[in-house]
Amino acid sequence: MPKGIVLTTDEQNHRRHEIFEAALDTFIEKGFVETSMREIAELAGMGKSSLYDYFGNKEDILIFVMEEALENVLNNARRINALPLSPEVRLRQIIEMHLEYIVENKKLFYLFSYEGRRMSSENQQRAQQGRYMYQDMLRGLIEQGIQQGIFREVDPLVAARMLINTIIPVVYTSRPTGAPQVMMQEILDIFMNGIQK
Amino acid sequence: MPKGIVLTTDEQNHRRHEIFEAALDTFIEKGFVETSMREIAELAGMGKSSLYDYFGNKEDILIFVMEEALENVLNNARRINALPLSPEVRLRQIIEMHLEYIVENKKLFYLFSYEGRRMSSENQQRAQQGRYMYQDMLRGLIEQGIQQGIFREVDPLVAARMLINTIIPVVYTSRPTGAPQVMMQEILDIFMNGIQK
DNA sequence: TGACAAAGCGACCAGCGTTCGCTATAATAA
DNA sequence: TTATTATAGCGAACGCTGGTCGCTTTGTCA
Repeated sequence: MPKGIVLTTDEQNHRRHEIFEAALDTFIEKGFVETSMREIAELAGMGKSSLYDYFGNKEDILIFVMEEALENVLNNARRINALPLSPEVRLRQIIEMHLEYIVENKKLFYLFSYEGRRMSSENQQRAQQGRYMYQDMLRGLIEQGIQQGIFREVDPLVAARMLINTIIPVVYTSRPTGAPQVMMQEILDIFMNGIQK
Repeated sequence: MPKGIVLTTDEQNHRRHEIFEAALDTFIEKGFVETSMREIAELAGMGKSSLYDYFGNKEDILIFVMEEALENVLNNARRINALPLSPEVRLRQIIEMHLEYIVENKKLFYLFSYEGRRMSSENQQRAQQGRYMYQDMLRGLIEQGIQQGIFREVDPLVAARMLINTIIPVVYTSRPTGAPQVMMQEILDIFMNGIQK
C-alpha cells in the first residue's frame, strides 16, 4: 500500500488478516516464540515496524482470530443444545460439530493448544471463561441424561471434561488410524457406552 | 564451589540437579522461553557462563530429568503388564501407576506437556518413541481383552490413545472436583464400562 | 617449585521485540 | 493553485536474549 492513502476500517482489517495469514504458517511450523517479527514482516511484504501499525505487539497477532473461533464453537454448541433432541443425540452432535470446526481450522487450533499458555493472563482468562461455559453446557447435558434415567450416575463434570479432552488428540495424533471423524465416532461410542445404563 | 577444586562425577551431577531445581520453578511459573539463563544463574548462585560448564545449552536443562522419568513410567508399566492378572486389572493398575507418577512429579510433567514441543526434533523423537511403546502396550492389553471376550470389538489403538489422553488433564485441571485419583477412578469406570461387553 | 587441570566469570556477539522520529504522499482547506 | 494536515511506512536505535571465548584463580601432583 503506497504512502499517503488513508485506509478504511475494512481495508485495515483486510491488511490485518493478510499479516495473520502470513504469520500463521510460520507460527505452526516453527512455533510462536521462534518466529521473528522480521520474518513475519518479510512474508507480509512490509517493513518490520509497520507491523506495529496493525498489531500492538506479537501476541496480538496470535489472538487475532482466537476470540472469533471460540465464540463460534460456543454459539454453535448453544444452538444444538436448544434443539428438541435427547441429551445423548445433542451431546454427540455438539462433539461432532466441535471436531469439524477444529478439523476445518486445524492450524489455528493447533496454535491455541500449544502456544495458548504464552498469551497474557488477561487473554488466557477470557479463553478459559469460554471453555468453562462450554464445559458447563456439556455437564448440564449429562445431568439431564442422568435425571431422565438414560445415563448412569457418573460425575457429570468429570465426564464432560473427559469427553472434551478426547477431541484435540484425535485431530493432532501422529499415528491416525483413519479420518478424525471415524476415530471420534469410535471414542463417542466408548464414552456413550460408558455412561449409559 | 571455589575455583581449583576438581569435582567428582557425583558432585557434578549434584550440581546439575541443583541448577535444574533452581530453574524448574521459574520454568513453570513463567514458561521455558521466558526464563533467562541470567535468572537461572542467579537462582543457582553462579555466573551465567558457568551454567554452560554443566549444561550444553538451555534445552539440556529442560530435558535433564525427562529421559529418566519417561523410562521409569515405561518400566513400571512393563512390570505391571507382566503380572498374571486379567487385562482389565492390568490396564487399571498401569493407569493408576502412571497417574501417581505424574502427581508425584507434577511440576516436571507439566513442563513436558507444555514445553515439550520446544525440544530439538531429536529429543522429541526419542520422547515420542517412548510414548509409542507405552501406547502399544496398552493397545496390546485391550486386544487381549477383546480376544478373551471381555471387551467389545473396539479399535484397540483408538481406545488406548483415548485412555492415555485422559490422564494429564485430570492432574492439571483448574476446576478439580476432588483428588486426581478419585477423578481418574471415575474416568476409568466410564472407560471400562465403555469397552466391556 | 613449577606445570597443569579445571572451576568460574566478565566481556562480547548476533538476534530478538519494541519504540521513535522521520519521510513521502494523498486529501483537504484557502 | 498553493499550503496544510493526516497518516502509511520505515530505518535506526534500545534493552533484552542465548551462547562463546579467553582470562583468572587455585588445588593437585610430579
